[in-house]
Amino acid sequence: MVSIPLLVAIAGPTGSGKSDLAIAIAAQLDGEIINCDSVQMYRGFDIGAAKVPPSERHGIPHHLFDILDPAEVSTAGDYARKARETLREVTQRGKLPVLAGGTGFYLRALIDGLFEGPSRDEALRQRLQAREALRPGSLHRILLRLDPATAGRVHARDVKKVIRALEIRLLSTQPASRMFDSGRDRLEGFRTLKICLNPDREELRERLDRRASEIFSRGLLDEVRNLLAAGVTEQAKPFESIGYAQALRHLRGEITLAEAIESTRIATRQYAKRQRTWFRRERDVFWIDGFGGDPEVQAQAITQIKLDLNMH
RNA sequence: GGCCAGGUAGCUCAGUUGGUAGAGCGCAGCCCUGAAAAGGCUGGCGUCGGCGGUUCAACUCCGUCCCUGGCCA
Repeated sequence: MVSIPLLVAIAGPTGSGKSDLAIAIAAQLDGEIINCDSVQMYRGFDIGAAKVPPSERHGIPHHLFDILDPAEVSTAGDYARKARETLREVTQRGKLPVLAGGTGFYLRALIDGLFEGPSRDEALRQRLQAREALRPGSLHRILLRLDPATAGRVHARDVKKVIRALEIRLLSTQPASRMFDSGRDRLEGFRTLKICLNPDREELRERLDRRASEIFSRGLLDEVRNLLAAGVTEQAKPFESIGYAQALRHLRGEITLAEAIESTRIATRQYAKRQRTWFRRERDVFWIDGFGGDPEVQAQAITQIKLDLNMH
């Protein structure tokens, strides 16, 4: 009997040690790491994205890092397709795929899938955006007419979600609500073990505060200057992310360095909080209290994975 | 020591002619089906610096004390 390959996914808030845990697991169980972090996919965004430098990867293959040009915009669907392809390659090599990253939406898109629907349409979005700018709330009123069910679920001020709902309705001539009901394209051919780290709240906060100042002292500003000098525009998607947005504002002279660091701390904390809210809802999760760098935690995770491997 | 300006939610501050108070941020909880490190929703009784007084009623008026900042000695 052929066993179904296992996919291990490491989740948890930023700074909880997902990368450390993933490396420990891959090292012991002959695995390869697949990134599941939206910012770490971008080339050149290293310090602020808290990427593990190649020298600390213990020779373990790392996939889906540095695969996007800063000017590119990638979607959850794009990610899921690439990750699934990588997954199969890793498995065919006889290695254990270990997914690591804090982008919960990407993880869901990969495992649970998205509905089969139209992808992002830049031109349409710009037109809708312009209309909303002229008359705030107008998009939601249109959605109310075209797709009342979805309009009821999306707040009028959540323009990004309203635009997406309209995009689906306009491009597919079907309301999003109906598309949602038609089901998701789930990941097939794999068993999954989701491990989520649950670090102590106070301890995590302290570490995140420290990390925020460290990324600046380790050269975040130089990294940003180099990116700009290399032709990356300030509008590039990854510049919206935590640390980079603040560094940019400081370089523009809008805020002091101290303000940039403080703002980065706050944004990081809020991000970690949203991640916890997201993962709390995730189903079939094996929770581990603590940080991924802790040998105790690593032992627990590895025991659990072995248990799963032996059962199948 | 004198003069001036302040002491109101964790922080920064609003508070009409006296009727026991609000915004922003933080923080907490939450949502999420192709921009997700994004975007959005919900949550504010706090000795209105202390003590006296006037008044039916004072954060709002009067007195006094304490604290902070500035200016003058």
